[in-house]
Amino acid sequence: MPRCTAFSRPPAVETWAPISTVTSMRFRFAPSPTGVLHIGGARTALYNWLASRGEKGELVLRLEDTDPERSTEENVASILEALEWLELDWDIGPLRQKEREDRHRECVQQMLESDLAYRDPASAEEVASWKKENGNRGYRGKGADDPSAAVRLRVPDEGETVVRDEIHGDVSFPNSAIDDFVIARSDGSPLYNLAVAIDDLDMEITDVVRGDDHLSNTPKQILVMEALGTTPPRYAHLPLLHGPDGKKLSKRHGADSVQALRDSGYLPEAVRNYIALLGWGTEDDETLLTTEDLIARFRIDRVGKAAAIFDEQKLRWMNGRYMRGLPVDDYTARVAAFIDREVDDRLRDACEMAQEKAQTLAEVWPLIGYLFEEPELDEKAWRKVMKEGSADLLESSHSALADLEGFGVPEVEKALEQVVVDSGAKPGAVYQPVRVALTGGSVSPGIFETVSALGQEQTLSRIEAAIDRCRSEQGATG
RNA sequence: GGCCCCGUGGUGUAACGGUUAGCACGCCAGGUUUUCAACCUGGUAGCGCGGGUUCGACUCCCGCCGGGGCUACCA
Repeated sequence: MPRCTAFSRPPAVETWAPISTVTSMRFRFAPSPTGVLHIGGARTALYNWLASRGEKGELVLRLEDTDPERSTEENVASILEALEWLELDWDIGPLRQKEREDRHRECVQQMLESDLAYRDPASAEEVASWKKENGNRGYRGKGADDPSAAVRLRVPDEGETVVRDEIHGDVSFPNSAIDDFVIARSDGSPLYNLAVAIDDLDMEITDVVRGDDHLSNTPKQILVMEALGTTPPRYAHLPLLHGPDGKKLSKRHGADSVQALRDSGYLPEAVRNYIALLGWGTEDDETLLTTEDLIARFRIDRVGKAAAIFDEQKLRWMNGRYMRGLPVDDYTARVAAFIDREVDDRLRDACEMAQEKAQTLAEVWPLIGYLFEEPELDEKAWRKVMKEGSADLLESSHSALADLEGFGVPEVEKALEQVVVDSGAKPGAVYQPVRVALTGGSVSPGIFETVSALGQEQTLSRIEAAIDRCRSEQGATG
């Protein structure tokens, strides 16, 4: 059996570690730049990252860009940006598969010369009809002396190819059902199943961790490796991620890309924690796990087999937990970056006040914006809150607050509580109108904090404006 | 159609040949003499179906049903 002896030579990319230094496990994350990094891809990246850190191994980042039609530089940049935001790094790369085309062509040539592969001009239609006539068996071409024909690998008719999978166990595929698949196009350019096999071999990848959608491709890659006289790495095929409708995650599922998650105000550490739990869980059911915990506890062989549905509600909850656990300065810095504002004491105080309320960075500004600009009135909230006696209660609140010397939370609290006592109204009947008057909406931080933070002057003038509006509305309708 | 994978509450998961099938999100109901998306307490809800194996099956085997992937000179 002829071998592709060139495998023993160090790959021609300087960022690679010398093969002699490979002592432990080497993982790889190999996204195709044919689109942005979506949640499923992010999880695959995370699992590879966790495993490579946990096992004291290495991680290779490789861009599978052998499809010139669909691969773009924009996608490459987007994927890199997504990984950076997720704070996932790698040891080797980013490598580009396209740059290794010579190597791939060289292997094809060798396989051709040793008759492990052959040229076949058959079109897709011809292959289809062949299969139809042959009871759906794997396609076997006759081979032709046509230098411009695509190259197919010779797949044996007998036996089976077994994928040894860390998650699924052994999965076997009858060779007779596998087509003599194309490994190089008519123009000689290498195809995915060939390039992946050669690169995983050359880069001495010990563990291939990727999505379940590749499980059916794996025997083909193993066949390539066997044709080249080498043994395949270990595999682990992750169950796919589905959208809320149970279908494969796609664009229409909303927050599907990493950037969309970022722009929705989620924290990278929360996203990591959340997606780590999609398909994997600990023995003791811990839910909130720091990245250190994840690295220490993640086990690829404990990953489940069933597809999981991405549930944004749980991510929101988890994100809120992380938000509330942040030191105020850190919290403020993240909010500032998110809303594109400078950090200052005012913002810091506002953030501190809002911290226990917001679940995402995007929810912070709506809670504190009234401190920085005239709020926009939420008509619905106004109608819900402003009842018949509201104007009078607002006036009571106004005078109680106007009399105040200090305007700290304790003073405000005491004053407004007195209004409640004196009026005999329910607390909500007193506080909600004030809240709407000040913030425009019915949701804000605690009412005393909300009032105190705005300051006496602004508070009084906004309450006055609200009273005016109440009166005029009553006049108009009554 | 062919090959392959998967199937614990609405969602993510845990455990296990013998448990009242656990945890978390959600949801519902209270509580927080201030809204609420935060917080606290309680509650609701599950082993897809049918056969086996077994003293005993969610757990092992088979069939079915359901979902998914691959089946490109895409990755």
